[in-house]
Amino acid sequence: MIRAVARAATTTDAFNAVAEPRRRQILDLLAGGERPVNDLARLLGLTQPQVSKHLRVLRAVGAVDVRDEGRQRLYRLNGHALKPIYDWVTKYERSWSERFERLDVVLEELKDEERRDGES
Amino acid sequence: MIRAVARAATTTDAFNAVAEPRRRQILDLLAGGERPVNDLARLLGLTQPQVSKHLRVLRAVGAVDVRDEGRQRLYRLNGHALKPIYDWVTKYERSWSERFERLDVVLEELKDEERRDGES
DNA sequence: GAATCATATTCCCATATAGGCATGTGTCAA
DNA sequence: TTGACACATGCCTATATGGGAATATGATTC
Repeated sequence: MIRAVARAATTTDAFNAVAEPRRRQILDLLAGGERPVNDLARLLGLTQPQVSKHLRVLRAVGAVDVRDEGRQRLYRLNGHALKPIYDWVTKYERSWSERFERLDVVLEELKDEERRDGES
Repeated sequence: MIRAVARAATTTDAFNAVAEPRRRQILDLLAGGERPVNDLARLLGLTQPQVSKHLRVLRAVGAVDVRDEGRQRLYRLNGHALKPIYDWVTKYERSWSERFERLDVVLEELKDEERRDGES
């Protein structure tokens, strides 16, 4: 029985998983190809358990896949898990895109004209 | 003096702020124009304090601006705060974009050819 | 000034971390 | 079999929630 839902678990979805900067860094590294855990730990200056825990979260939301290679476990990026984030944030692209900003200027001018027409 | 850093505060950056679904919904509503708090509460089926708290977080990361209008406080979207998310996630677009997927197929074929050449 | 409306803040609680550290598990080599 | 190596997991602690409820603040109207 769930009693209280403080903050959603990091494993709830991609949004919560990548809120942690270290996990974004891990994904950025894996974008260059699959890597074993110790590689990631060394490159990021983290302890091995830290990396393993972060990878567990990333696995839970499907952002990485694993493959056994001898004693090593090679982690590989699975970018599909990030698509919901892309889809959501893309709606706001007009807020900073120059292309859209110019359109906004035009719309503002039209609005001003309407306002003047209404006053007359 | 900071003793332990469990999970980063929701007000740390946009990534942490929008990890909460309710806050994304609020931004989605504000994308349609500025709105008072009670409006948002009614549309989302939340209590007024809940909405005020979420808005406080969104304000902290610069995702919304406020304007006083009599007794009401009109909140307005500021999409610029979401640009870091867009910039980060866009790097992974090739993971699901058909356009890039076709490119991947070509690259795979080239890799296979190299492999066969190496064996001969 | 009093009552009312709109919003913000505070208090309390249960929860899920992230870090540090120790330890368990599985694989390879001698 | 025994080490040694690579990785995963468990335990402990302090922290920052998010929800609910009550209350404080601020502006408007009577």
